[in-house]
Amino acid sequence: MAEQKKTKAGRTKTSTAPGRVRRDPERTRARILEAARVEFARRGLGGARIDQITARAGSNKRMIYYYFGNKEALFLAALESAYEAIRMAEQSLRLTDLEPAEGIRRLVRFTWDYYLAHPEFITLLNSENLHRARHLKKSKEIQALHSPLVAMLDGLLRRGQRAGVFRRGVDAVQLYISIAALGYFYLSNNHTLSTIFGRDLMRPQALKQRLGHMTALVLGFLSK
Amino acid sequence: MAEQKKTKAGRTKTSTAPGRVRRDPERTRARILEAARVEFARRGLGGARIDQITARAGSNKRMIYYYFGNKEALFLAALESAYEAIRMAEQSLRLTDLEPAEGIRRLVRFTWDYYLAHPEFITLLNSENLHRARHLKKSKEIQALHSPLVAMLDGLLRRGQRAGVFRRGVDAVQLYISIAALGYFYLSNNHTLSTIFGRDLMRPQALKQRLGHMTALVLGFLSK
DNA sequence: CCCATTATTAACCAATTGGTTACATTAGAC
DNA sequence: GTCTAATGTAACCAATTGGTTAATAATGGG
Repeated sequence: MAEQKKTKAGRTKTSTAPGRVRRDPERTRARILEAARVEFARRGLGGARIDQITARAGSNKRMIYYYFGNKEALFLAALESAYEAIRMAEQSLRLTDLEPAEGIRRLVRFTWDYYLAHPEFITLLNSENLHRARHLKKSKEIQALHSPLVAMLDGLLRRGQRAGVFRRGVDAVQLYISIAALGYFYLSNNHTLSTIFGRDLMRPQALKQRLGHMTALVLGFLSK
Repeated sequence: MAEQKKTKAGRTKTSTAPGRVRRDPERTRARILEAARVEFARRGLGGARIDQITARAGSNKRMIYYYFGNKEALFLAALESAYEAIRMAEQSLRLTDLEPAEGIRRLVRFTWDYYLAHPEFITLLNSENLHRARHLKKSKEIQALHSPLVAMLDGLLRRGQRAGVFRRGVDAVQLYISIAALGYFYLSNNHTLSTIFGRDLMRPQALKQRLGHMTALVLGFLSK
């Protein structure tokens, strides 16, 4: 990946002559990143266009190469920022004070709600998996991408087992993947599934039923 | 979509002068379709290249437009052929003679095995969902794309309920989506998940554990 | 055997694309 | 106030791309 030039830390803004853009490297970079996230999520890495990103960011194409190096580095930055967003949201989840079954409900609900509110995260992830995670593998912040949900889930499972309300021998990572799978697949594939089943999987009633089913499935499995 | 020219039905092959390609429209079309399926699965619709498909098919670019019209029509044809393949495989599944729990195991196993053996189906579907199924919506054979597994599953659920070994009130479509989700998501996202968890989700042992977990989850939910 | 149609080959085209170059302006350090 | 570095603008470029045109050879019906 091309070396990225860095801005001076903590630069303050000052006046700018009329009719000229005030310089704001952090804002320029953030706008490019946001525009990139939208475009890559909408059209995938192969279909996304640098000029489209530029237009949406209200910037100049040169700035993309100045801040990010190339298209694929931009894609990785967009992906990392999407991961940071979900990890930040996960940090706010509090499950330790809940009884185990309620904690599971809350975790299933949180995961579902997040994917519902962030369809761009789903398509970005699909894009990255199409490319066999070759960008993510180069990321310098993989450690930061770990989900705190696995540890939370592990805690819930242990407390449930001790209380005698959950079955034993459940692997938290496996269950975490399953909880993600149930919501992710439904939303990710909703277009083809809706077309084939001839009904809109995104109708409010259908979404409500889906959440109920997912919760019942997971809790039904866990409960002794 | 551009109107597609059609070959005459049932044309027989005859001799061809040396140094010249014998005509074989069905074989040409089939090779292009297979090459398209590989290329679209590997690089997505936006990243796939017509010249790459041509080279892989051992044909001529003109032939792609002759048989399919344009790139997106070719993509739809590739997608339909992938659907036909899985539907054909599903037809061979026989569950009516099995007791309900064994039938569920068989169905979970079949779905998982199919996705394992056909990763191209997963990435093709992801591609089509990225484009909001706009190609599939134009397909003239959507009815044929319906899965027989839903009806099979419904039959299993009913027999299990009557025998008193399955819980009541389970929607076959919801459960079918969940069974697909558990395997599909794991395989579709295995690249990013492996990178983040720092372990290979595709190791034989991991795959075996995954199948065991999925079966336990579904049966654990169904069993009274 | 002739001829019209079909299937195929080879070359071509305009538009698009990711990325680069050259330059101008802003901004802060000294 | 000067000078250098950083940020930003505008124009440009070679390569690639999906799709088209023109022509040729194969094929089967009459």
